[in-house]
Amino acid sequence: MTRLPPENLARAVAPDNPMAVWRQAGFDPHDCPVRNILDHIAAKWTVLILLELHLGPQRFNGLLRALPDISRRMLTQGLRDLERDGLIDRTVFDTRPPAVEYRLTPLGQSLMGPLLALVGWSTDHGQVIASARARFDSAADAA
Amino acid sequence: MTRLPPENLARAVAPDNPMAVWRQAGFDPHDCPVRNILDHIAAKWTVLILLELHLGPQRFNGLLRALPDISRRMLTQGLRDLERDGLIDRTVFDTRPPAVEYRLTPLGQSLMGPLLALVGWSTDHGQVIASARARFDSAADAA
DNA sequence: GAGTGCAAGTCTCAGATAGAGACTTGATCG
DNA sequence: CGATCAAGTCTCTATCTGAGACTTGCACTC
Repeated sequence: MTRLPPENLARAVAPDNPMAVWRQAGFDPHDCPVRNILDHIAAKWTVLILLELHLGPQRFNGLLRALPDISRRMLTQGLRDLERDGLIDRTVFDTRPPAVEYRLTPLGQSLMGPLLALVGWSTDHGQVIASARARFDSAADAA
Repeated sequence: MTRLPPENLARAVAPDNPMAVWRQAGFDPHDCPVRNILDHIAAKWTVLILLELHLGPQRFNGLLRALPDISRRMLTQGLRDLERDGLIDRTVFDTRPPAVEYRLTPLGQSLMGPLLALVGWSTDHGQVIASARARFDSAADAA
């Protein structure tokens, strides 16, 4: 609780902020590029799938074993989404029983740079965030 | 459908891949750092909230106007999550009626680098992804 | 002093989504 | 004949999301 009135919340003109650019460009909220693309990339399981495939090509059951608490249904769906977006390739081998291999496409590879940077940030700041959470939760309990 | 049997799916030893590091460190799937932290950062609305706050401090109803199709409920929840993680600050001014201002903390600021890189990647490759999707969907229709 | 407005939420309910795990398919093994 | 394996699909329930009505406390108008 502060007494300063919140006058003049000046919006910075941040030339590197996509939000500012989109707004100038007309910004149709139903075609928001972040939501359209990042919603897939950053969905619950896709980051893990991409990290695992970054280690090398992998098969369906291999991914299932590598990502211990993903369900088959969610793995299938995540793989389909990534394939649809052109980030991974799906190859069927006609062995018996058939095997299916997933691997990153060049487009998928090109995503790994930014994605690993973000994952790196989150592991770098994991402790700080954990203690922020603990502080917030104990303040909430006190209230 | 290919005829090469998928033998020896050698897992690359990628020293920069967090997955490999975690696995060596014991990797408790229920304490997965990516999911714990990225699930919040990369949740449906938080990226948009962070981008908007990167333009400058903003109040509740201001965010509601800025992010046209977010609901009050989801905005409240997203802001709470970000506050709990220490990425944004919430300040109440005792004007009448009271005003509440949200702004990035230094920790939140430090996230913007990697996050903007990822958003940049997604806008850079938006066209490629859109056409990959169109190709995938028309192939599915054909089948 | 009754009515209206405002900021920043909370509440409720319906519909969408995620997860657990049983089932499918076709060929090969005991 | 029955079991097994890979790569899914199907079903059913539990959880989550979104729309939007409602709340609270004060100030301002009539």
